[in-house]
Amino acid sequence: MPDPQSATKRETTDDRRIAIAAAARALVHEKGFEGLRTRDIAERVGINIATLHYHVPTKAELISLLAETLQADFRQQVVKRPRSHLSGAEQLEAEFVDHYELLTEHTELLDVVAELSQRASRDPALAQLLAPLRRNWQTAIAAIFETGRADASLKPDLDPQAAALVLIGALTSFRLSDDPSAENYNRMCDEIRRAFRNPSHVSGH
Amino acid sequence: MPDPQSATKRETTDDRRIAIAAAARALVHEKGFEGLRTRDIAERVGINIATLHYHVPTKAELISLLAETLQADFRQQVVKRPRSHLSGAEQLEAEFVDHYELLTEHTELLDVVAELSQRASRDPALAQLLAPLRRNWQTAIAAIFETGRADASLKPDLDPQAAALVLIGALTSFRLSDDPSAENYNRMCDEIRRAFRNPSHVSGH
Amino acid sequence: MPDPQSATKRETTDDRRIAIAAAARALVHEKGFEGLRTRDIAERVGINIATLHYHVPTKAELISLLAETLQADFRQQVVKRPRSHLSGAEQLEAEFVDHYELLTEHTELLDVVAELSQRASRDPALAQLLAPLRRNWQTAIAAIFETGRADASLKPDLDPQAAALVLIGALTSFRLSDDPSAENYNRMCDEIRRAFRNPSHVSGH
Amino acid sequence: MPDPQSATKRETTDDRRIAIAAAARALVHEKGFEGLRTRDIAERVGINIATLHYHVPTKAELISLLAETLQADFRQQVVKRPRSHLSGAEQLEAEFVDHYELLTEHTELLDVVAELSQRASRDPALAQLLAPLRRNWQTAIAAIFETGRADASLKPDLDPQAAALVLIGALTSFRLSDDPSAENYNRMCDEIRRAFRNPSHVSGH
DNA sequence: CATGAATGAGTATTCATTCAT
DNA sequence: AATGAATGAATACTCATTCAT
Repeated sequence: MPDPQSATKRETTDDRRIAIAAAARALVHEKGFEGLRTRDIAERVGINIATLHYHVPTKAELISLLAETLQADFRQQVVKRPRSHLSGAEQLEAEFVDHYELLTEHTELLDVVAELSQRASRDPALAQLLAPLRRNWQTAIAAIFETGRADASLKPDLDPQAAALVLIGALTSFRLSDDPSAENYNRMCDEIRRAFRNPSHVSGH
Repeated sequence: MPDPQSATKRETTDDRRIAIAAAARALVHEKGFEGLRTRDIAERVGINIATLHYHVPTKAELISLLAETLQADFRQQVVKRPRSHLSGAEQLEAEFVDHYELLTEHTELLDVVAELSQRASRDPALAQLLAPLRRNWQTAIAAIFETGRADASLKPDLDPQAAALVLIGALTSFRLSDDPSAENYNRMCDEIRRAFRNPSHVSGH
Repeated sequence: MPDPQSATKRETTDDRRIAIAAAARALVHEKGFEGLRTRDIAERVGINIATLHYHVPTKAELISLLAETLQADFRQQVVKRPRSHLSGAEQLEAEFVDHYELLTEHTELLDVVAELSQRASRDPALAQLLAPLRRNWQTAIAAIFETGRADASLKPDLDPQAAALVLIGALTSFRLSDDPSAENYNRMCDEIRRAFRNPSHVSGH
Repeated sequence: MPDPQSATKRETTDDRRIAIAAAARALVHEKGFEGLRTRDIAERVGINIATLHYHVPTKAELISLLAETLQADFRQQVVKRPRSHLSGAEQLEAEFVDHYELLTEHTELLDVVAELSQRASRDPALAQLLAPLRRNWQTAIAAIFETGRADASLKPDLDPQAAALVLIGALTSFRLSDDPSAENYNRMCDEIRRAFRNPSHVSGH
């Protein structure tokens, strides 16, 4: 059994890589992609720069690592609760709640995704790493609309893919809006409800 | 009244600043904010770096200049056609067309705005420069929804400010979507029409 | 008498050192002295860098080891055939052949010797290690000229030490010449023959 | 007229490049190619590293510059005195004297050429830069032998190209020999005289 | 013997900015 | 206004060497 004192030193590579990715993410959030410095990451992890490069050889690989851990964290966030038993409208509500949580408690995550997405338009490798993330979300949201259309809780004439584009656009852009207050978030959600809910549907509640 | 001599000179200086801003914008589009180098800007304008610094003393000021010219260009784009005589639904259509033009013919503009917006969350000075740009757009779109509600071409129960958030979100996020094709743009616009148009309204056309 | 257990181990260690020296030599040949990296050596031998340092503690010692194995290989090359029964002229011929073999089949050896010799002028320790190598060769060649003078197969008025300097210079510099082709090598050997052979001597063949 | 005080600062690029090349040459001589550091060069020239890179952007270009200035210095050394009126044997004597001067008073030059030549075998670009240097010397020496053969001051049966190879080899290798004393140099020259002079020629002196 | 992890000192190169002319 | 030259501070990355296991 390793004593906890020495745990600071001689970490396993996997642990180190996780710590490095976390530090990198925090720094991107704080200073943006342009302000990301390997030295700062090393300092935050508490290791020498050479040690950083031992675990993650190049900055490009660091960015890939960052994108990968982001993926993992998002999956963890999104798939945590099974919702197949809920109606489309109910799942839409859950989405509002989940995204609000992301917005308020995981600002870093959203911010870094935005940062990487922006960069992805100029970096094909990054684009490829980020693609599944967006695609998964888009697919999941489209599935909600599909379900809602089938169970009549949402409007029968909606186009799931298109509706997903609108919803995701509204949700992701909200944080950059003029006044991203809780009140405005709720007003926006109301508007989305009016836009997609089936007016002739009677809720079971 | 300034003498014509100095007026010419002043204009030359302004021209330089405009050229510098344009070059900076093009470079931000090409290489991102992180890849923006004063030397590259000077080279593109065809002047010495020292000369660049004569006209725009610091990089921070350069970014401000960039944001300002952006503002000007957007205004030019948005306010060019008076639309007060159109119905809300028609103005919404015009917005779809205008944004598609921006999307396909002024990619640079949208991209640089996105880049600056992202950075604005960490740079209050930039945020302040960028704020009117978003606010103007938000206000203009909200006005459209207001008009549509009044003339019954759009749904009577919509919240103009919230609807504007949704629309702007959908439009600005579209370029980062999985497949930003014209077809998908049209499907998204259709969905937005279904979401906001007044179903009981009979178009005058 | 050492017990066979430790003898095996000792041999293994020596084997490692030999393998390390060989890898180092190959790398000096490929990338020059300036490109010699301990990590590359370790990789080529198939061991960890820490293991390399266990066997050869410092880079300086590695270079010494390299110089020593070079010595051994040269001896093997030069002393392999006894030639005491040959005339001086015949031994000179044998030298031409031997050096050509070195030139074509042991390029690495010659190249690394050159590399080390160059460095020796700045590193007295290395100079001392390399000195016997040159001296041995110089002595051996001088002996040939001495023999040739005695048996009248070579010119009677030559100065063995000086002639050895000329011969060794010509042979070692040839590889850096403009066109080190076989034809030029033969032309050079012809010239050396004309320079040192005794014109009034009648060959026994 | 610029005051000598300020002459330290704001040098013209050409002057700086010359100073940089000279410093680089001295450092290669002192520490070898492997020990050549841009920072050391800058320090010796008395400029900032960034300034060094302003004048000579990369280390590769620095090496090219080094090779070029070497060329220039050699030309200056070799072609300084016209010798067309001398006999081949006399020109050979002049060569002995010239090379001895190089050997004793321009050690740096010879050493750096050796260093670069060694490196040239792995760096084609450098090889190409160095080629004319060797070729010019080879051609000049061959011409001497040609002249000597024609004026009967040297042996009639010598092959100028081959003899040049031998001579150049002997001269260049001498500095690496066991005991590069003046006495040994003279003995070597004597041997070369015996090898190439025409024994039946009666000197005009 | 062997190795994964760690590091101090360094290595070429870059960048915004300044200054003398 | 314009520019060639200069620079402090940095920036990603490297290398021989050490150490705990």
